[in-house]
Amino acid sequence: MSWTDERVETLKKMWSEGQSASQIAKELGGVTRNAVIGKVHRLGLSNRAAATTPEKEEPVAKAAPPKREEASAAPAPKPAAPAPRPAAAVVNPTMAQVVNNVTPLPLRKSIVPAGQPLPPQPSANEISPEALASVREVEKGAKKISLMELTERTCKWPIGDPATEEFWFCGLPSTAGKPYCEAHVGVAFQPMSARRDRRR
DNA sequence: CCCTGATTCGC
DNA sequence: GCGAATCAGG
Repeated sequence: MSWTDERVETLKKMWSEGQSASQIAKELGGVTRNAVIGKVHRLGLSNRAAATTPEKEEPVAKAAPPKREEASAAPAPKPAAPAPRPAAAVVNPTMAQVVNNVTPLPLRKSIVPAGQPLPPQPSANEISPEALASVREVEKGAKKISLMELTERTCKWPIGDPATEEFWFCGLPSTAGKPYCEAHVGVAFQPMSARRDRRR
């Protein structure tokens, strides 16, 4: 494989979108993440624009070596919830399921007429504000991966409405053995007691 | 161990 | 220019 204009285009696009080198390599195919990183450097586009997080701009001209941030950083809410069960089967629970019970319920798929998208997230008012907040935050930085891209170690939390185009999976690194990333594990696995107390 | 990007250096 | 090997780190 060689770096055709088209492939370079894809590389630039994905890199600026904050995609990781390995993801880009996967997308392109025929190259390793090393190749991607190497190319990125050769192209001189090392510093990612940080499109959504211009929090701290360093006006530094030189001196300090630019210290890049690891793209992934789940806030880890830690709602003090010992995972009740690692959930052997990898089933994507709906938010409703999550709210109702920790253990997977029979998946009840509501048939949604495509067209008018429903609110991206069903009512999640019974989840702790902290957890919910961090979830929202994480989802903003979600990798937005497709079903095909799910691996054993990517968060399988569904985001959006499956009946529309607005649907993808979180895709952030999942916690060891669990199907979700830190933040999503936080809302997915809650102790019964915690939920009961919050019930309105 | 999983992952991330950075750098080196033979090709 | 390319990218595997390696390094440094979360």
